[in-house]
Amino acid sequence: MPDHEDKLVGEFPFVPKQERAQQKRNALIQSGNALFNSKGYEQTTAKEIAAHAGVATGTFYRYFSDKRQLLMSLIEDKLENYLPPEPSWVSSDPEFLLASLLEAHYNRLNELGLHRVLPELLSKDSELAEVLGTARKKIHARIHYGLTQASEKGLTWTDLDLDTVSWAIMVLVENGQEKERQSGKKVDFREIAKVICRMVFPPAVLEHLRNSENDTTE
Amino acid sequence: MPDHEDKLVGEFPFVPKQERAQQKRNALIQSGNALFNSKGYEQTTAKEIAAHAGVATGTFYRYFSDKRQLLMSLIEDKLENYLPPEPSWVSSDPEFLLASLLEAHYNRLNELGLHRVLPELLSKDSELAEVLGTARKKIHARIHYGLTQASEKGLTWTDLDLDTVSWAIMVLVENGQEKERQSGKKVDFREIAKVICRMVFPPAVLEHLRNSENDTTE
Amino acid sequence: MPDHEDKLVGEFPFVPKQERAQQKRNALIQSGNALFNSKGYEQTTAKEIAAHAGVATGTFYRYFSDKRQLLMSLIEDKLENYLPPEPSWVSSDPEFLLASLLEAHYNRLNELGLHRVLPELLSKDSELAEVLGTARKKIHARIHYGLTQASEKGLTWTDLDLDTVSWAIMVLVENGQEKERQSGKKVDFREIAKVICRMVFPPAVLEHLRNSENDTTE
Amino acid sequence: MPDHEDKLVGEFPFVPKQERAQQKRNALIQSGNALFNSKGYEQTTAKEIAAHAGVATGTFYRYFSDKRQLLMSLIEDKLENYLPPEPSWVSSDPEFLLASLLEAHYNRLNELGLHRVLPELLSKDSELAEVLGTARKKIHARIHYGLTQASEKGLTWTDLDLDTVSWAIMVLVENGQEKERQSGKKVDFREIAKVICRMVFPPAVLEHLRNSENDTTE
DNA sequence: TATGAATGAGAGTTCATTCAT
DNA sequence: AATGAATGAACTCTCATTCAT
Repeated sequence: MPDHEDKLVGEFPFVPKQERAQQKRNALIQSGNALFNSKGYEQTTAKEIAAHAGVATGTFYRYFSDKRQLLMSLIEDKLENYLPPEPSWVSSDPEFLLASLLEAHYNRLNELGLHRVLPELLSKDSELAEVLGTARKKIHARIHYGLTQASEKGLTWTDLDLDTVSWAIMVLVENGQEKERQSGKKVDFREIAKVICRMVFPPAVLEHLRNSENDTTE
Repeated sequence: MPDHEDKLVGEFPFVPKQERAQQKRNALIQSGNALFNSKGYEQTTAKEIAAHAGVATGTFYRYFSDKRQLLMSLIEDKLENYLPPEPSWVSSDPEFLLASLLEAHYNRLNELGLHRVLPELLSKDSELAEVLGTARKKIHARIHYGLTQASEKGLTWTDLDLDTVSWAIMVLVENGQEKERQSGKKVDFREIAKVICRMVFPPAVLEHLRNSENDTTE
Repeated sequence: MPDHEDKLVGEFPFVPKQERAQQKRNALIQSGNALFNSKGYEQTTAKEIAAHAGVATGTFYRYFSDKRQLLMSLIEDKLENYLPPEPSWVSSDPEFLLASLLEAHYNRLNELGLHRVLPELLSKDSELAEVLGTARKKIHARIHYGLTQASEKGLTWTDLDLDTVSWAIMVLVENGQEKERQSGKKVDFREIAKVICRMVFPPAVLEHLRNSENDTTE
Repeated sequence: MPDHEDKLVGEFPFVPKQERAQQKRNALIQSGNALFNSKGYEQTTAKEIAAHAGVATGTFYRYFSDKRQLLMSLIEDKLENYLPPEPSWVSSDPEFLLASLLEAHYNRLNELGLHRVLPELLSKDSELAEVLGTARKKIHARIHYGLTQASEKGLTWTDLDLDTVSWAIMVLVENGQEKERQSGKKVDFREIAKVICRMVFPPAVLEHLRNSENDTTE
């Protein structure tokens, strides 16, 4: 992360403009993220973001057409974080596996921390809603895919509505934060995982999977 | 609480101050509710609320010190709506019972519709957070109580963490709205109920309960 | 000043309406006076005045067209307080006489206490300015008259500009309050009187007057 | 304080931020001064001040947290104007000397013209009251000092209360404005000076001073 | 007449965005 | 490109005054 400016002969804006620009842009995005998370979107001013990023107010508008656009960029930049890892159900204790997957995903969401920012915006900003909806659909799809795999292997309840279950899993993870904030207690992923496993797998299968614990997981 | 105004003769300007004032106050609360729901809390101005309620801006401030206080009143006024009915698990198909309970509760929440209003506020307004936290704790307690009943009758999984399950149920219901808005699809309470029942009851118990389907529900 | 309405057959609102009205009007004026003095004119609201007087807001406007008019009434009602007593210079120690006159006048002004209310208003309200200007002119005239008497008896400096001296006396008394408020010290009328006497009377005359102290003072 | 912008070559945007900002700030202070004087403090809005200064409303708030703070700045900026010059009594006609000193001081106060602004504020704004009280104390102290000099040289009445006389002088000058505004007549400083001289100097001393009129004045 | 709820213009203030430097 | 001062629309809230009861 050094500045690359300590050249020999010097010269002026040696570092390609692009790069410096990217740096500023990133700084702004980071600052936006930090401030939106800590104070909320409406409560954060463009000036603050600029100041936090160490640039002038006007510079903000060189990189983003407005505050909203910064938020969009923020979301898009970090979108991949929304994607949970794909589980492979076979070959390990599914509860344990799930618990760690959930925790990992939960932590990424937490870091991103847009929960408290988004709900209010979604209703007035349909483009944003769409961007975010897309992200959630991707998550949903990935969970759904994992379940399908399990289902095709005959591991799940036969009458399982994969859609509903995927959604339930997604919702439970997303809301862990809220639980944590409000109750003070840490989220117990082991328990959540247990509960989810019972939604998905019949007891016999669970038993079987747990016993065929052969190799590594992560 | 009848209107007392439908007099035959008389026509005294009856119940004048109190009642009219209540009407205005209610109109404002309703308008606040409607606008907060459709535009979000931050995006709604006191002026708009007043206009929507058909009163002048200043009138708003006769009844509420500010927008925030109206929101608080709104929540307190409707708090009981947050409380789900208490289920009695025995003596009917638990899935069916649960599905209808969930739907009823969901509809009340929906009507209240504060979901999109609250998240942004909770982090900056600790008093509000507390009010709402209390409400949620009550919901949680009621669900928890229903589960305890079932548990004590030996109906549930023996290793069930009632706390986690209560929370999961609460979260799933609360988030139905979001699902509906984003996916367009109606929430399928039957499926959710099925999933929850599997979290709570071992298959054998479920089977048994379903077969002992004799009489009344509530 | 009886109201002439106390008819024989009379009836309920036994106390003649006029009188009740006068009472309210007076109550409002008193309240206005008290509040203007303690909070300033702009900082006092019509509602407060009404509340303080124990009547409804609307009632205020039955008696006064607006807040300003109440102030005018207030001033006119109490205008005579502005008039200082007329001194008779001969026949007593003039310093002592003056000191007591000044103190008496000062106390009346003090009680009226409009100092802090008026200056700001004078510039925007020419009618009020006129009302008050008139009052001050009367005071000035009375002081001037007292001095003329003295002058005609050959007691004063021969080259005395009575106008200037009258004004100076008026100003010094009026500003005593301010001095008191700001310095904390009580105004020493004896000293002021001494100073004024020197403005007005040559030392020889003063000496003479002081010695011819024959009869009563106050 | 020349503008530095009239460069021959160069044309660097010289002294850009500081100076322009100072200009705006000054413009606002001037406008505040002008408007407070002509309309009174309460009657002047921040918006008006900004408009009068030719800037936008928001700009006002860049330089001053609010109207009150502008007033404070105004007072502090001009505080030295409150200080009257120190007289040296000996060696010239004291009446003449005093008249010109009074007039000079009067004119400065007049220019500052806060008289009509302050009284209403002093009672509710103790910080402001203090700022202004300090200023008045300085004036008082300076007059007092001048008198002490004279007193120590044995020029004054021996029983003179310097404190009271200083205050009287201060008050008379400060109130000249009011007199002028209300009576329409110009203040006659010659007469006031005469009156004050009689408060301070015994006739014999006055006579003597007037005759020893030899050389320089101040 | 008396009441006090209702009104709405307008004051004070903020902040997203523009623009001269 | 970068800066940060300037802009002004829009928001919150107050209060003199009106008006239905």
